[in-house]
Amino acid sequence: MSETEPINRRRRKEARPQELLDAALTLFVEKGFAATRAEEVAQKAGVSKGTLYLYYPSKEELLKAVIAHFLSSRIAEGQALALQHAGSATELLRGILIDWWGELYDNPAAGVFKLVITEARNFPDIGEYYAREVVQPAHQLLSGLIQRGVAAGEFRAVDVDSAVHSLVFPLVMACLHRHSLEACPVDWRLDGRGFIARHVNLVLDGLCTRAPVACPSPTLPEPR
Amino acid sequence: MSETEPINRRRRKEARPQELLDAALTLFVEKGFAATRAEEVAQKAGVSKGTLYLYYPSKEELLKAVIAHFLSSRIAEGQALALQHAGSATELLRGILIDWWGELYDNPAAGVFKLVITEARNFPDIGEYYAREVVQPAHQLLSGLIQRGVAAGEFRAVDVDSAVHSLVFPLVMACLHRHSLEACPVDWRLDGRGFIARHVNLVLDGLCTRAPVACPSPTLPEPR
Amino acid sequence: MSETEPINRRRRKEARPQELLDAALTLFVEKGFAATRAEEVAQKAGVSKGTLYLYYPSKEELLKAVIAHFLSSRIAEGQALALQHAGSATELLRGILIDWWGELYDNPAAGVFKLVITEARNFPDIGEYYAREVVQPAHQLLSGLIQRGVAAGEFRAVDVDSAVHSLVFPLVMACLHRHSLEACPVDWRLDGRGFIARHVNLVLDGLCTRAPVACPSPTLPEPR
Amino acid sequence: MSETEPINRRRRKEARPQELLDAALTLFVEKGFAATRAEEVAQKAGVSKGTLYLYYPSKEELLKAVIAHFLSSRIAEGQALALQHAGSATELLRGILIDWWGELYDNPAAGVFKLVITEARNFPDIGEYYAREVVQPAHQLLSGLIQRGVAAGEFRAVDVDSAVHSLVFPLVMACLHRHSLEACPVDWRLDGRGFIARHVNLVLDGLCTRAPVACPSPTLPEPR
DNA sequence: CATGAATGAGACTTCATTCAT
DNA sequence: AATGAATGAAGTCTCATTCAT
Repeated sequence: MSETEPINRRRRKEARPQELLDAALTLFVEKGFAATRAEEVAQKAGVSKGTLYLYYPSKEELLKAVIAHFLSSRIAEGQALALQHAGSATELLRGILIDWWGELYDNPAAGVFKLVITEARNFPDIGEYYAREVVQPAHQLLSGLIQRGVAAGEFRAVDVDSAVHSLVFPLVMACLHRHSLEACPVDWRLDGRGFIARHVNLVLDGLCTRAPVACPSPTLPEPR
Repeated sequence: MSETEPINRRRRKEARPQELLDAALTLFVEKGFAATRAEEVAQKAGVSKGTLYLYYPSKEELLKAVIAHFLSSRIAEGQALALQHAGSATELLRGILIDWWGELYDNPAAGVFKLVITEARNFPDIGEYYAREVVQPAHQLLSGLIQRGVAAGEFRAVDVDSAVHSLVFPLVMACLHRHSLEACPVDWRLDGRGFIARHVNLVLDGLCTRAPVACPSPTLPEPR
Repeated sequence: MSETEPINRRRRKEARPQELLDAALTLFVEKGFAATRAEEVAQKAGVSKGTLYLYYPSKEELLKAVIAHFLSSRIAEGQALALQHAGSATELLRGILIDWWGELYDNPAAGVFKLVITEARNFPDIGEYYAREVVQPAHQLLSGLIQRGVAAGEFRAVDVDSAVHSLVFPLVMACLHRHSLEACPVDWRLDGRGFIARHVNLVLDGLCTRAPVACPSPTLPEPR
Repeated sequence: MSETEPINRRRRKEARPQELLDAALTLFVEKGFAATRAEEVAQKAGVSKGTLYLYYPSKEELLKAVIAHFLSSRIAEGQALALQHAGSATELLRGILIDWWGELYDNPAAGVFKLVITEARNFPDIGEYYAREVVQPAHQLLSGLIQRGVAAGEFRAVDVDSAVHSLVFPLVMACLHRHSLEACPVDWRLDGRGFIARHVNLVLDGLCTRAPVACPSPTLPEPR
């Protein structure tokens, strides 16, 4: 009996949450949470208003689910990527940052940053989740690598926390821009992935103990 | 009538627009534009709902006025500061960025960045204004200085646009953070002005042709 | 197929309408018709939402079925009871009222009074049915008995209709209370069956031609 | 300044709560709380939907206000009436019950009984308020009078609580009927005030120690 | 027969905006 | 100029009912 259950309907049912999350992410990032109507999300996901509420009990819970889903799925990838890289601290950092952020930049999931920044004050749960599950682990990973580089004599003895922010903030900003100004009819564009690579290299140069002559940027792996 | 009009009332009347803009900035940054009620703005400015509409014809116009006001007042200062600084390209950049952004970081006006990023897609006017009046002039100023530094042999021949973003994006992010995550009960804090100085120095080190030994950070002007 | 059909299932199938009516009665009385969801009724009856609509075409029809079912099943009993009682008009009235109402008071069916009173104006069918099938026959029965008592000299020449109401209204009220106030956390309780007996006796005393000394309440059948 | 405030608008503002309560009482009694739309209440009161919410924060609060208002205004009158009556316990009871209930019966406020009975289980606050503010004081007043009558030898030694209910329940039922069945196109009518008087007299006869001959109903004050 | 996913009309409530005072 | 009562469009959410399986 149970195996004869409606296969079509069941498949749709299982796909619904993902479809709704995708639609919600896009719209929340595009228009903001408050300015997005629940019905728009439903429509974009190809269902009716009522169906949305079958899966998420309120618009606010949908927002939380969007953030949790898209952040957590990315964190996992990031951790995995960090493990498979090898080499000096410099090369590890370069690899992880350019690969992971480069990929994220082109992914709709990059929009969550805008959402988190916008809604963290309205929904403290979100800020807390983001700080605990994203900021803290990522910061630990990167500051660990920098410290390792300092210990190995690759890097100067800089303020580690600041260095992490110098590395990461522009990457977040690139994602924010992609989903804000760049969507406007503005004659100003950002070559995101190119910028990511150049930025990481520039900051790593700044951290480097040796004169840049010794590690000249032309020999560095050029972005894409 | 007019000669008996109390001086206090007239003064208040003249101050109204500024008070309304201040209140609106704070609330729009805090809760987002859509989630802020017109009456809240009026209340925070100490007037009634009706009075708000005496000065601004709609909530959207108020938003535009907030953005135009707080951005334009800052741009003027920035330009002036740029002129009064002197020295090498490196020192000019260091001075302008650390002074101007350091001050902005502590000012409520820093919140406009959050507003622009959030609302640019909903109100294209805003994105256009920001790109034209803020991004473009600022980018021109900074890229000019970097090009001058490259020409003078102070800097390596880097991608100038990328370098500008590497310098500026983290400063914007610091402002965004101040008005988003940092307002949450999160155990994670950012020493904003300290970070700004350290970041500028780090990136300038990366741009520098000489080995950092020659321009060791201990001798650099330490933030505050 | 059909010969393998489990006896349990068929039995359940046949019992469905009754189970649905029971569930509906309870919930409609408890929360009101409008505030009860169709799914709640189904759940309480142990079936799915869809099944409810297999038996009753709409929530309103379910309401009508509830009222018709629980009223009609009681009326039949009442008529039967009236026939099997014997004695003077006084004793007939006493017996019928105390026995029939006493039993009804303890039965969930007593809740229909609340339903009828609440919903009669929304669904005139209900009021009409109740007036025709319940009020009118019952009134006729009781007023007949009182008239007989008056003719026999047992009762004074009172207004017969009023006397019927004086006898019956408190019994209805007792049922209403049981399903409204008494379900609240209120420190005030009603000994329903005791009250019913005492009330009937008190009113019959009032109807009586003889001084109550001659028919002193101590010798009357005490409730419970 | 303050005395020049809009007199018309203020007057309307002050009258609004009462107008809304009147409209709400009528509709809640007529259709039930759940089946009445907030907009209907507003319309009946001659205002818009939004205005209703200016005075009552939710439909539920409006319900509570309706019940509290119409009950409390009646209780005060009842207490006052009780004090100004004089005479034997019998005459006091007769006077209070016939006068107060007779008046209430013809007043829209009588509808609250229906509301309380219907909604007490959904909103326990209501049941509690009613039990505390209405049932308890009224019961105390009446049982005190009956006890006084028993002590004076006017009444037989009956169960006082039951006697109170026998007296009062039919009066409540009359009010319930007026707002339920009687509003239906049913050929059955109740002469409310007449019934109230006859009922009170009948029950007082039942309580009386003397033969009804001594207090024959023809000499009793006839209703109306 | 039975299920429960899906629908969409409709209810409550909010809030930008207007306007009489 | 200033107020704040009033409005009604619009948004969130519920739930009676349908229908594919």
